[in-house]
Amino acid sequence: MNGEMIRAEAGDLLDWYDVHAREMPWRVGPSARRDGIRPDPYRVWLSEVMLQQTTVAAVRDYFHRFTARWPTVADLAAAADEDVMGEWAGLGYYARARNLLKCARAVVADHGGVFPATREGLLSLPGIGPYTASAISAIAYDLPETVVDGNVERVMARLHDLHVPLPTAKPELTEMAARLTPDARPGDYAQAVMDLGATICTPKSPACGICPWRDPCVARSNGTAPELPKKLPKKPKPIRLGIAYVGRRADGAFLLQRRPDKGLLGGMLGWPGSDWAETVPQDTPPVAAQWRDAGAEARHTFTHFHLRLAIRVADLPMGAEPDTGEFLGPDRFRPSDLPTVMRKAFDLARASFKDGF
DNA sequence: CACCCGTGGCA
DNA sequence: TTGCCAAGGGT
Repeated sequence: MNGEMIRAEAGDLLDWYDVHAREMPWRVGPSARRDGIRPDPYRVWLSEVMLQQTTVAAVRDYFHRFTARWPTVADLAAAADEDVMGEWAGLGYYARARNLLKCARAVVADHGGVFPATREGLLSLPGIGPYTASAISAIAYDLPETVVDGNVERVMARLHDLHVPLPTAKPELTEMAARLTPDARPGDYAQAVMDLGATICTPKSPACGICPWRDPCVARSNGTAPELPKKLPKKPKPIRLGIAYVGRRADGAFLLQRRPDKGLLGGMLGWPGSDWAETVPQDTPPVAAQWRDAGAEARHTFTHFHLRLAIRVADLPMGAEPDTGEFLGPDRFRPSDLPTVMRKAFDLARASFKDGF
């Protein structure tokens, strides 16, 4: 046990938050909250799922588009799968979008269209894990639950100068965070720790001089803050190779393929193509045609490998009968429906056509 | 429990 | 250019 008592107090952080809270589309700030305004649980849930491993800057536009198109959880539950996947395209981690729909439909079917107001109830829903269940509990329902995300882990590791590497240190950091969580204003507090981690207690060059917890912070006094939290080394990413076939029919329709729900880019639209492996891919087009190389490869890095994707393009006749995929006209396909790697392939293919497309 | 699962920004 | 990082969850 770390016998040292941390003197950090939630009140000091809340005082800081009252002045420095960031404004966000899904957030009810401390002032409005004091006036009794509570955030819509649907919007809290949607924002928290979008924010999983994703930056605020990347989420903003997606959140606006989703809430404009589907203002309530019932609207979202009634949406077509392909519409939700297309709207999520580019945000990454597509299992989140699949679980988002499952969750919305479960809330409507099993909970009368209202998100459960307990951590346990929330935890039972698809796509809601320990962090998100606590976040919705605290932010939407003002329950005194402890949120532990990357920000909180970093802040706690520094406050206590804990050098045990993640993920080993996770349970201890969770316990530290729980001890600090106040009974009053748990929603504001949860967001305050995350704002602190995002703006002051940043991964590199933290601004310790203006931190509301600079006095009790052990890592600050020891000069170790910038190197915490420690993390286990990561495995190198191998390079995989593949081929994608961008076929355009005479009427302007493209030959596309819906990917299976499980695995990489599950449920998303993509171009027919080879497997992606560390060996040279087999060149097997989805339909016989005059395929030509686009002259440039799409380079893309996924979570655990680098991909170099060769692009083949072809003009296809109206009578073409491909082995795989389906033709989608402009009415059923927008380039923005594609995950980023597929959009890169599309852009390269387009550039390779003299007449553009 | 180890592994799988995206993307864009930034030093 | 490369590596690191961001409000994690599912299996």
